[in-house]
Amino acid sequence: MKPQLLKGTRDFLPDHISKRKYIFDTIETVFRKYAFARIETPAMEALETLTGKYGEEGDKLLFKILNNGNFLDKADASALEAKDSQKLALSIAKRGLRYDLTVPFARFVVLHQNELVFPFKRYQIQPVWRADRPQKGRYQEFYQCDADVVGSESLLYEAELVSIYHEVFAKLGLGVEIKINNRKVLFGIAEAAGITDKFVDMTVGIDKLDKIGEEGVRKELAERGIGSESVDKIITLLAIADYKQLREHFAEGSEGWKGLQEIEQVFGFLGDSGIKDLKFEITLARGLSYYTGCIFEVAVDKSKHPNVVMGSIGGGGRYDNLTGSFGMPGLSGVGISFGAERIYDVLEELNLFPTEVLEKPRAVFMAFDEASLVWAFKAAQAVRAEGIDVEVYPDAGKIKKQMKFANDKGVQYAAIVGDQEVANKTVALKDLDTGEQVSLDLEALISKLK
RNA sequence: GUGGUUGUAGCUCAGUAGGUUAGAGCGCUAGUUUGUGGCACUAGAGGCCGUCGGUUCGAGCCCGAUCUUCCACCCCA
Repeated sequence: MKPQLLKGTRDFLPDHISKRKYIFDTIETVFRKYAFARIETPAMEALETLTGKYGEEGDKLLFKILNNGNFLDKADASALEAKDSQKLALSIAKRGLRYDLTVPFARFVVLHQNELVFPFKRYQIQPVWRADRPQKGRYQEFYQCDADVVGSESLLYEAELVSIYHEVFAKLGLGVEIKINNRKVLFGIAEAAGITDKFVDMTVGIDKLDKIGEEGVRKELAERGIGSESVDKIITLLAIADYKQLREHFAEGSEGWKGLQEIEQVFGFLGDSGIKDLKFEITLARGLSYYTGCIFEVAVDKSKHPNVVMGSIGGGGRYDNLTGSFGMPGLSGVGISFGAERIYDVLEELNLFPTEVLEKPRAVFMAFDEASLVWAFKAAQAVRAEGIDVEVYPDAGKIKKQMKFANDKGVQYAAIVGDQEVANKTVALKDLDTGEQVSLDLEALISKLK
C-alpha cells in the first residue's frame, strides 16, 4: 500500500501548525474582545439539514456519507436502475459533511433556543468540506473562522463585524480591502431596470465587472435574457461609486433606498474610527442565496501587495431568515467568515509571519556518556519545573550528532554535560547562534533560559 | 461538472530522434575532527521514471485509461 493524500487535503507539519495557530489566535483574540463565545458543532450533519441551503451548485459540492450496514437493501431501486445518482444518494446517505459553519449554526440556534441569551454572539473555528475541484488556495478540507450574531436587526453588529475584520488584518500586517454592499441595493437596481424576475442572473453577471469589464458584463447579462434597455440602466447605475449619489435613483422607501440607508448607518457607526479599508462596492454580490441585507467580502489590497493572486479571504453578510427552514422564522442574523488557509498562503507568500511564531524548545540537553545523561536529565527537569520548554537528547555519545540535531530543529541553546559538569554540578551552555559557551550552575541556567 | 496542464532520487528539476549500467544541485549518511552544530573537503547510500494496460525487437520518451498537481470556466474561503 502506497501512502497517499486525498485530493485537496494536506498534512500539517509542526512549523505549519505554529503559523496556523498564530492566525487562529489572532482571530480568536479579536472575536473575544467583541464578546463572542466559542461553540463547536459536529463534522457531520443530517444531509437534510445541508441540502437546499447553498443553491444547486452547492448541493453538488456536498460530501455525502454512505450509510452503514446493508445500505443497498434500502436503496431506491428505481433510482439505481435508472442510474440517477442524485436521487439514489438520498436513499443510501442520510448524513453529510458540513459545507460551512453558518447553516449548522442555524440548526444549533433552533435546537438550543431555550438555552441561549439573545442577541447571541458566537464564534466557531472548525474545518468544513467541499467536493470542489482543488486549485491554489482552494482545498476540499479547510478551516473557517466564523463570527455571527443572531437575534437582532441592529446595524451596530455590521459595524462591529467590519471592525473585527479591520483589527484582525491590521494585527496580521496584511493590507486589505473590506468591501460592503447590500442585497437590497442590488434588488433596487433590478427594480429600476424592471427585471426583478431576473434578480439572481443580474447579480451573477455584475459580480464579474472588475474581471471581465463593462463589455463582458453587457454580454453576460444579454445572454441571461436581460433586454438591452435594462442592461443600459444597470450599467449606468453601476458606474455610480458613491452610495449617497445612488440614492437619487431610488424611490424613497423602496428596497434599494432602504439598502442605502443601511449602508449609511454602518458608515455612521464607524464614523472617524480610522477604518479606511472599508469601501462601498456596488458590484459585490456574493453567491450564497440566504443573504438579505448587508454583504461583505475581504480581498488583499492590490495597491499594497501587487503581486498577490488570491481570491477573497473573507466574506459574510446578513440573513433575515436562516432559521426559518428549521421552523424558527423571523430571527435575523449577521456574520462574517475568515478563510484561514488563504490567509496562511498569503502571509507565507509575503513573508509576514513573525519569526517568533515558530514554537521551539529553548534548549537541547546532551551528554557524553550514560552517567552524564542522568545529570542532564536531572538538570532538564529542574529547568522544566520553572516552566521552560526543553528537550533531552535520548542517547549519550557523539556530541556532533546531538549538536546537529539541536541545530536542525532550530533550537537556540545546547546544554552540554560531561564528567566535568557532573562533578561541578553545572552544564556547559552553548548559544548556537553566536557560538559562545559558558559554564553555568542550575540557578544561573534557569535565569539564562527564562 | 467542462476544457487544458503536470507527475523522473527526500526536495527542485535535466533527460537530446524510442536503443546498453537514468543524471545534476540541494538534502541525507559516514569520515577529515574520540568534549562541540553551521563552513569546507572526501566518500557513500538512495529511482518498478504516478499507476494500470497497449504499440514496438526494445518505452522515462509513443498511444489509451486512471489517479494527482496546477490553470481557466463555474463557484467560492
